[in-house]
Amino acid sequence: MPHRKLIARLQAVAGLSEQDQAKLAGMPYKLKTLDGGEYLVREGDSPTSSTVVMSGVLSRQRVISERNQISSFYIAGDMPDLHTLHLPVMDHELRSMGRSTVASVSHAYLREVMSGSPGLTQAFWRETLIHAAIYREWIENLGARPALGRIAHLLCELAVRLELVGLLDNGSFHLPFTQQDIADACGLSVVHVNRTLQELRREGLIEWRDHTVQLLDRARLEDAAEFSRQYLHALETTRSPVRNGNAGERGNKRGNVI
Amino acid sequence: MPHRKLIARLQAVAGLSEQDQAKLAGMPYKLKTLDGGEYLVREGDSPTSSTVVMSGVLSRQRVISERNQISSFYIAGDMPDLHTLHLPVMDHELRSMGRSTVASVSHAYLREVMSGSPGLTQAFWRETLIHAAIYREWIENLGARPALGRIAHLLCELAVRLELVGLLDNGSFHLPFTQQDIADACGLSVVHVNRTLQELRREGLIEWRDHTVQLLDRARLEDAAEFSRQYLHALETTRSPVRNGNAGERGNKRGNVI
DNA sequence: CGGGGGCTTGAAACTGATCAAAACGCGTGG
DNA sequence: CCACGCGTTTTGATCAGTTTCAAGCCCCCG
Repeated sequence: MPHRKLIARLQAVAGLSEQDQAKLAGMPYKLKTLDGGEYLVREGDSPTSSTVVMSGVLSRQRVISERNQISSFYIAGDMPDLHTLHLPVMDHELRSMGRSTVASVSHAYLREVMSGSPGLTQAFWRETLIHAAIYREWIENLGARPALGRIAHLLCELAVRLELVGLLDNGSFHLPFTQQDIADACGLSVVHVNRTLQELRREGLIEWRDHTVQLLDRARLEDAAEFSRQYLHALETTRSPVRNGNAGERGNKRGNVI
Repeated sequence: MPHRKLIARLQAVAGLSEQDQAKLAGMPYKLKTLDGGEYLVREGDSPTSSTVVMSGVLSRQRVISERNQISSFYIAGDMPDLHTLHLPVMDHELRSMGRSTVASVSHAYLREVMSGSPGLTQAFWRETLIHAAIYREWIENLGARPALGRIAHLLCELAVRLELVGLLDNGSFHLPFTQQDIADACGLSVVHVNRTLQELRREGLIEWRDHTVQLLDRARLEDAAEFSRQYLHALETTRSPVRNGNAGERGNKRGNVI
């Protein structure tokens, strides 16, 4: 079931007819495994296929003013370079955070399934619109929020997106990031990210150990982030009604917690 | 010729058949004039039509952490709420910067012209992809560039976009912004914007008087901004080969220069 | 002529950056 | 099994860019 997550994602986001689901399920693809840090696409490439993330996380990034700015993360079910279908040249790099697997699907085939189905075209278009909404949210994040809010917002967003594809486990999720990655995404220095994470832990909002994030008090974290999930435009909310992943207090064990 | 700029823009961005151009030209619309500061759409609205900017500038904005963050500007030919076609609820406000005029076109009609023409669907989709590319660029701008680079980049972007619809006049263009607007767009304080603009002037990069910006040395400005027009994905470049709008030195007259 | 919005300036305060170094964890090879 | 090395996290100290506060000015508009 290679495209299961993609179908689930488009389903959650736009609704799909059974026919369309079948078309997607039947798309020919090539699997690829990426190691941590490996590049899938480099700036300037003109790919002839688009890729679907199957597992793991990819980042879109580019160096600006000798800083490595990450402008987006892509998780299972996302298509980080869907737009190369219409805008052929990549102006960023796609890098794998930790190990990940992706499927590549040729533009030709994508065009074919879409030409036969307005519903699919709309679904893909809608998908790009949602990612545009995410970009806008990042603009607001970087432009207006202080460090703690920025990081909190990023975590809230990732939690919801992972939840939508079934990768949130009772408020905790796997996140193969280093603190440097957070810094690159949030426009902060590593040092400051480190201290801000400590504050998030001290406040009892999160725990973060062995590349696993635990949201201890999701409601308070979302408050700190001024987060509203609305911009992610999920059709149906699969979020469990209980907001606290694990409210059990554990004090602040120290150690390398990321 | 109400949709002239829109057609020009889509033409520049995706190419259009004569048929498609005719369809666009025939779209029924309602004209509206907006005064400076007036809101076209408020957060939470669910419009049943999309709007085309005819003249002036609109901003998309929202308050975050009691800051008013602008996430995008829209100029003649742009459709700031095209996405309400697929994502019905607006999560931002659209505000007119200075006086502007817009045409609103019903979703129903847009759907109709698109259903009959894959080319038009692609053109509109491509348009949303370009705006997504602009959002990404803003993320990088806010996340990675220092104040001077941020403002310079914003000016470079606006110059190219205005140029594409014929509103750049020998390196100068009309910009109905206050310094507060720049601050809101760039995630800076007004005070700092003021000082940074002074520096841009001192460096002989721009002049800014009476709501008119003059790029004195476009090449150096683009360097300072690390600007590359590629992300705007214009099919044909209409940029004149001469890079300096007006290199005439005038010293630094002071006064209210914005 | 008065008021207000926008621009400008100065001084002080702060958030976050930079520099530097130490500690930790982990994989590798001896 | 230990030693080494490297990447990552942590901590401390200093520095810089930017914000905030406060006030003054200019110009337009009523």
